[in-house]
Amino acid sequence: MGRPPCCDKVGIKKGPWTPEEDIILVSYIQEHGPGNWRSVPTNTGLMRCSKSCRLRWTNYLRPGIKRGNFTPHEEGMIIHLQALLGNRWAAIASYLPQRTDNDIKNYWNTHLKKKIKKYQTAIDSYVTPSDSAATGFHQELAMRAYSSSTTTHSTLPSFGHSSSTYASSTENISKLLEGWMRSSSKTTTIKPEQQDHHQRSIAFNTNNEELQSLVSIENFGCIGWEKSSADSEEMSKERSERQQAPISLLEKWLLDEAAGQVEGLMELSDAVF
DNA sequence: AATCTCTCCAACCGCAGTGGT
DNA sequence: CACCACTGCGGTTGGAGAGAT
Repeated sequence: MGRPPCCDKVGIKKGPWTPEEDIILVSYIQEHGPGNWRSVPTNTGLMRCSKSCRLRWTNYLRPGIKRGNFTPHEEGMIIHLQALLGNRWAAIASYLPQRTDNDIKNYWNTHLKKKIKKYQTAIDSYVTPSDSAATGFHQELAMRAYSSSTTTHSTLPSFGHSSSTYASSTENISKLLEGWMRSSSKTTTIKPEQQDHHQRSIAFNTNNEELQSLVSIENFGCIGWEKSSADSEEMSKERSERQQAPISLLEKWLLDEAAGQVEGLMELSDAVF
């Protein structure tokens, strides 16, 4: 890789995006559609590299993105899928179409990794080596994470998002602007992460309905095959095939093998945290 | 009140993969 | 086949804010 990074060019701005830049980017994409990122800075006058524009769009401005407040259901899915797939965030994100890979990755690194670590510590202190069931799960998680990180890509879906949904970009932008206005007026409320944590604690402590939904076919096998920007014919075909046969062998395995394990993990996480 | 430390997340970086010529 | 341009992905970092001292 001999050539210099695109963002090293003189005049290329770095750092947080301003609402004004967001509006420019969103209006441009509404008009021309996502893609051809190379031409975006040139045509919009944004002092950002193409890569930065693409990332800003896919991780923040894209319609249909849900931010913050991971539900216990989503949390369980992430734990589950990470154990299965390893750190393949894009693949994991394809099962949570409202979340971006970056968001999931951040959430894993900042919240879930710690929980898993605590859980493992708890297992180590509570469980003797002869307790084959729990120890087996522990080892299985680690083994799967390891093996998946060393294997090639599986047949998981990887869709972009629909170009027909640009209209809701304005919602995103208005939310964004609202947030920006709020943050500048410095009102004091519960932090989103605190609220999230609080809500999760309540959810964990009340019932296991979310866990049941986690392992149900409706909520796991067939969720949102919607994340499609380029949405090529092949992808559409693949998607329609999946809609006809929503559960792949991999997913079946996931459900059969790990449903009980995730439930166990979530129960333990309730006990530990 | 001031300073330090920690946490979180948006954004960046580098590499890999893919398609076009 | 080789090269180049472009995109996608995962790891990492830096700054802002919150909490602790």
